[in-house]
Amino acid sequence: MTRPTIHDVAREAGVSLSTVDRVLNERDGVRQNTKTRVQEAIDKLGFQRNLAAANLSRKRRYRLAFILPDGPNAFMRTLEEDLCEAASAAVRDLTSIETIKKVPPFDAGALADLLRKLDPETLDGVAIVATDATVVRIAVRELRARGIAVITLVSDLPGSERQGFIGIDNVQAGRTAGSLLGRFCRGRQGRIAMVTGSMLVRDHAERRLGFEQVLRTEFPEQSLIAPLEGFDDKDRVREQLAAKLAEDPEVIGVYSMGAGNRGIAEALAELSGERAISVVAHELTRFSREALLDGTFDAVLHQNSRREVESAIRLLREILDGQTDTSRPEPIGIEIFMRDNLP
Amino acid sequence: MTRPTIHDVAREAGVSLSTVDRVLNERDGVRQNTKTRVQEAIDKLGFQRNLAAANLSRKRRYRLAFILPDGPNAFMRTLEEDLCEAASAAVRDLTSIETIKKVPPFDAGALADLLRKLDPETLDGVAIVATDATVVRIAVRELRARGIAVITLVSDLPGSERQGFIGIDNVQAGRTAGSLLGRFCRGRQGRIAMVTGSMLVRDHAERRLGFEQVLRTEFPEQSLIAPLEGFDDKDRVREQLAAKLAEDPEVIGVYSMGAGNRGIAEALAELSGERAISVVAHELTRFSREALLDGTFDAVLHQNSRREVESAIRLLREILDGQTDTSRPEPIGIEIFMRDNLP
DNA sequence: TGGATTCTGATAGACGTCTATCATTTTCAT
DNA sequence: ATGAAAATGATAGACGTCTATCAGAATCCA
Repeated sequence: MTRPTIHDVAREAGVSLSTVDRVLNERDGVRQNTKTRVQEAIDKLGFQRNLAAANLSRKRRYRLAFILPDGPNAFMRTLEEDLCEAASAAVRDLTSIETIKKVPPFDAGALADLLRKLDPETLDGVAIVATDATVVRIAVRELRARGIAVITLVSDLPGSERQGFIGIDNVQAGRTAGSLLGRFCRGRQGRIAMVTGSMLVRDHAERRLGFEQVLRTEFPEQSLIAPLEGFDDKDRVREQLAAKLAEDPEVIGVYSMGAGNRGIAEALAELSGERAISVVAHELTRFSREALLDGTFDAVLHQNSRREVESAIRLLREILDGQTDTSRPEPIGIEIFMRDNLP
Repeated sequence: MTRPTIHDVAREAGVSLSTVDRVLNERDGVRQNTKTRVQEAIDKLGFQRNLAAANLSRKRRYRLAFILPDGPNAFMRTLEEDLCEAASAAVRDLTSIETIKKVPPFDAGALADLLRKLDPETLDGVAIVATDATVVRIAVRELRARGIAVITLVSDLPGSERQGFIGIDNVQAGRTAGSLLGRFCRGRQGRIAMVTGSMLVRDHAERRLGFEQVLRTEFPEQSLIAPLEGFDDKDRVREQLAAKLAEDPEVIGVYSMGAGNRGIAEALAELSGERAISVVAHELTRFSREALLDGTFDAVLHQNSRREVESAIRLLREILDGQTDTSRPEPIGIEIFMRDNLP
């Protein structure tokens, strides 16, 4: 009933410990024939290497770095906090986590420069919030060549050599927002406003796409207004939305797909009480939470940054352990929050 | 930069390895004075015991058992599958998991009997889907006295000596359902039907409570029909709901708080196309998923059984490791699924 | 002050795996 | 068949902690 060790494998295969070890750790100098025998013994016994013992022996450390954009973006700052917390918990798993946030948002060149400076002597793996550009793809390839594991976080870099992505599907998020807002506005007919950070940002563009898909096909009675670009700045968001609402009395719904939720809430608060506007926004922050509680917002779509951080750490460790294994991690889902299921 | 070991602690405190060990493992025969010195050294160095090494040395195994109700309940069977999967993944963490499902649902006596038979020689910790009764509370106390760790899963046992609970807040779930369905039905006025398994089940009673709270206060224009009891049986659910819908043309919304989603879907499918009924149900299963996809259901509230299983395992291990530590695990949230954020 | 009692130290071996080194055996080309 | 090269075996020590045992020191009580 006791679990098999490399000794058992050696005996079963009729070889020495050294040979088993060479096979397990993919060192060369073992004939194919022998390899196969060892592998068969492993399968037969159901041997699973005791990772704890292995790590202990080889003094393994997991030295990870997370690269986040700098700046006031509330979501990124929350993610940073979660990261910090996860870092202190990770200590007991021999994992050290460094947070690097020297990169201005959306500055592909700066990101690529930073990546080029990472040193495999002091770092085993890195998670980056990617900016979608070719320089970054090349920098990722170089990192991999130097032996550093790379995954993307929140914002993916498709077509690069990153070994994984942790984040949500933004088209899906937009579709979900559409389903919700469409239903919330049913029975009334009018116009729906969208507020984005900037259409240059890939995430927002994807959300808009999904949102429009659903509204056009399932709720054709509503008409869409061209998106307001608030550049994630609460004051600009407030001004633009307030102006739009004043000018157009038929707006019955608002979809806010970027940051600047405070501006949305303020613009709506200025309205007279009898005008009922349904609102769906993104990311649960202090402000959007408040807006849900006082009824200004109806629903908030959220990506759980804490879970993203944990998944990213786990994924990096698994890559570094060389686990090819099947148990795909649970994907990060799009969470819907309303007043009564707030965490 | 290398992390401190018990050797460093011993040197720092000016005592021997043995003494440090005695302090760390709370063996007696150490004067208070010495204990304090060691503790200070630990704090000063920021020593954290290498759990992997410790477990290796003491041949620690985590032998866990999960006790689930027997029977066809789809949610429980999913939970069982998740458990099975988690069990095979847990092997590499020296954790063995046994699933016990010999207990008829809602049979407190049978559950208590089973608990009494658990042997601390072969078991370190147990997670139970509790039935709320005094016999069970007493059995839990006895288990604890025998040195077995106990937590509750999905269904709690407040006031017992269980060391933790993993599950959702059902009043909150009901309130969330109310917020959603109220909004979905806005602009129309009519009646809302509730379908429960049985009002004798605590979970359902709590959900109903939360649901009615929200509808009464926030959507007073809708009136509520007394709940239909379908006993989680799809045929009874279908019949009852179909009858109600035929009899009352003003039903515009349905809240299904128990199992038997297939029956709900079938009853609605029989209706003529022009009658628009909004539906919110519980637990994502094959059937509720289908119903979301074809538009029969608008939203499904869900508790993530996979996450519950993982949290339960983690919690049990932490209890067994004697971690007093602060990092409260992320609570299991109430997830909202609509067609477009299905996993 | 003595002896009993309680603390503390020293040491050795274990847990399962890794790494390194050196010795031995097998294989291969010539 | 010979020597070189490749494959395999044997062994020892390490990783950080635990457990057990015995010896030695400090403390206590009478």
